[in-house]
Formats: sequence, structure tokens, C-alpha cells
Amino acid sequence: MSQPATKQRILDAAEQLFAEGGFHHTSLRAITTKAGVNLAAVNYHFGNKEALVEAIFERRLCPLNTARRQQLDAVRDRARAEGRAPGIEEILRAFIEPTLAFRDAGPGARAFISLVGRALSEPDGVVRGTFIHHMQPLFAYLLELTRVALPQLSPQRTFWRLFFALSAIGHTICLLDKPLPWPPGVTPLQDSEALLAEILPFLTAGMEVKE
Amino acid sequence: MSQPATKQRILDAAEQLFAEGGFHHTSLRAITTKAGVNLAAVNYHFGNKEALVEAIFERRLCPLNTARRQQLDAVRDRARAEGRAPGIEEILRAFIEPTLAFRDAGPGARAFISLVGRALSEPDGVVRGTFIHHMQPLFAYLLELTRVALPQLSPQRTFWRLFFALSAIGHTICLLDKPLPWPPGVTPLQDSEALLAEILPFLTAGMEVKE
DNA sequence: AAAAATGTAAAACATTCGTTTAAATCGAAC
DNA sequence: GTTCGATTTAAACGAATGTTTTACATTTTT
Repeated sequence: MSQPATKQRILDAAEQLFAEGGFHHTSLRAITTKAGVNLAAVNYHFGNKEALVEAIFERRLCPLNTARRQQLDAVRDRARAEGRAPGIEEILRAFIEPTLAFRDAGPGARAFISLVGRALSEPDGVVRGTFIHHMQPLFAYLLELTRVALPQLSPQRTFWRLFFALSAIGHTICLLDKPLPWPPGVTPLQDSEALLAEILPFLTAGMEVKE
Repeated sequence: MSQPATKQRILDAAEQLFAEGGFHHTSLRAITTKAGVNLAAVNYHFGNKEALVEAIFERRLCPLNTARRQQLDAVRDRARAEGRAPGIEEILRAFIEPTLAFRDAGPGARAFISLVGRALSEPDGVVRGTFIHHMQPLFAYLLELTRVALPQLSPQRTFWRLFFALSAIGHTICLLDKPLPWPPGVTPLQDSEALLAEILPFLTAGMEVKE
């Protein structure tokens, strides 16, 4: 058990427990017990509980947003090479696809998605602030591309439509794993392809509608 | 100070504090202090903290969902009287308008909206279960009307589009009052009319799109 | 008016929390 | 083999939590 093993084990355990039980409701004792490390290890390696939360977000959100940004770069470059404006559907897809791939990567990532779902509505200032800090530049990039894709819309309208779209995406992805009272005949969307096929036309139509 | 004053003062104080600080992070001492009642009053009148949460949801959510149901009834009856299927836009409007009117009713209702925004993603089983229990019948009614309005869609597809739409509505309304890093030139949607005018065309187009 | 029920008050209950301390253990460099 | 820094361990700390208890006040009933 070398040095990084402890930190990583704490991050893994905390990620899962935070996803299941929330931030305040999950104690350091539960985390360190699940991780198989000493109680004081969190304070030693991270300083305090809040810093642990930040570390969890940094570990997952930075790679995910890097992947999203690369996809958006690819969309922009492809449109530029073909001398056309990017399409709103490929823009949205560039945001969603890395998210679903990330979700399919493993149970840890899947637990992190639950965390993200709570981050924006979380009353805790640290959680909320950390999340916004990581998402804001990416959202700005997304908005910039969307304005090029839909130049006929006013900036205000473009912003709010993108806001609606991201709300639907975020809320849906976060609730995918939660048990819900599905009506008879309705099944959870199994794979990422099925979800993409359902939500992309819905959002694209909403973004493009003439009014 | 008669009998019901204490219960109501507790509900008001708890509602506001829960909205600001979450369920677990808000202590009974903070609630009773703000309400100007004794600490033991919560346990005496409600039994325990969880029952207080349920009481808060019942007080607000039942009247709100009654109003929503009445609006949906009106849409159904109007369409029936005119010998046509209800339109998806008026169905969505029948759900959103009472929500916005409720939100405009006062600061207590506005605080409650923040609570609702957290209810679905809340890890706490009591909060989540209480919310789902109140919303499920209304959602079933909404889904039934939507299937009449959009008969060309498969039940599965209708469900998921309605899910997307309600996700966008819920997430948007819950974040209306929260401070966000608005891009330059973008202003928060001031009144309910402006929000309705923005989101209804977006959702209607998404619900109706041919594929 | 007496008695019973209902609501309020202050205090203490046992637990749990995040954090700190101080000693013990480990690993590598010299 | 010793030394020194890094890490782990066990124990304790003070503070805060939900809940209960006991006594007191108030209202309602008989």
C-alpha cells in the first residue's frame, strides 16, 4: 500500500457514499471505514471534509469537461473546414456523448453523476461553487457555438433555450439510475444510444423552432 | 397565541430554512428559534423531524397539484366540448401556469420551490418518497392527456418526451432564484409571462417533432 | 369549582459529528 | 544501522444534533 493508494481509496469510497447519502449525511467515519483507512486520513491528506468534496469533483469533472471540449472543437473545426456553420444537433451531441461515455465507464463514474445532479441545487456553497467554477467556461464555449449555429435567435433567447436543453439533459441523466414508478409499458432507457436517439431530436426541435 | 399558531410558525420557519440550507443541515434549534417557539415543540406537534418534512410537502404540494389538476380538467373538457383532441401546448401550459402562479404567491411558496427542486435528487428516502407519492398520480394524468394529444407517438416515446419536458420545467423554475453567472447581455427572466413565452414554444416543438 | 386534557418551558439525555493530538510505524537516504 | 521525514494509528476533544423527560401553564370539560 503505497502513498497514493490511501488517497484514491478515500476518493472512491467518498464518491460512492456521497452519491448514495449526500454530503452532510455521509460521515467521515463511514468513508474511512469503507475505504479501509484510518479516520484521520481524510484530514491528513485533504485537510478537511470540504476539500475532499472539491477533490472528488476535480478528479472526475476535469477529464469529462476536457473530453466535451475536444468534441466541441471537432465540431467547430469540421464546420469550418466545410465552410458552413455548425449544426445545433452536433453541438448538443458533442456535449452529451462524452457524458454518456463517462457514465458507461464504471460504477465510480456512475456514482459521480448522481453527485453532479445534486450539485446545482445543493444548498452547500462549496459544492455549488466548485461545480459552477468547473462548468462555467465550458458553458460559455457551448453558448458561443450555439449562437453561430442559430444566428437568427437573439442572444437572450439562445441562452435560455440552451439552458432548457441542458436542464433536460442533466436531470434525465441524473435520474437514469434512480428507481422511479415507471408507468406500465414504459421501460428505462437501457443504453446510451437509445437515450441519445430519444433526446437529441427533442432538444434539436426545441432549439430550432421558429417561434 | 392559540394552538395552530405554533404549528404554522414552525412550518413557515422550517420551509424557509430547509430551502436555504437543506434538510440535514438545518437543525431543529434553528427552526424553533426562528419560529419563536420552544425546541420541543417540533417533536410535540409533528413527532419527529422527518414528519415535519412530510407536513411541509403536504401543506404546499396538495393545493398546488389540485390547481394543476383543475387546469388539466379544463383543458380536457374544452377539447371534448369542441370535439377535438387536446393540444400539447395547452397541456403543458396547464401544468406550468399554476406552478408559476404558486411561485408568485409569496416568499414562502418561493422557498418551497427550492425544496421541490432538491426533492427528486435528494438521497433522503423520506423526502424523495413523499414527493414521488404526491406527484405520481398527477404525472399519470398528464401522460394520459399527452397520449391523446400526440397519438402518433409510441407510449414509450411519449413518456420520455414528457419526462424531458418536465425536467426542463422543473430545473428551470428551481434555479430561477439562485444566483448564476449570467453571460453578458443575458438577464434573468423577470416575470412568469416571459418564462412561459420562452419555454412553451421550446417544449411544444420538442414534443411534436416528427423524428 | 374541580378535574382532565392540551400546550409550553427548561433542562438534560445519549449520540454523532469533524477535527486534533501524540505516539507508533514505515521507508528510504545517508 | 541510524536518522529523518512521511504516513498511519488510536484516542480524545469540544461542539452540535434529535429526542426525551419532567415540571409548569393554560384551556377545556364535567
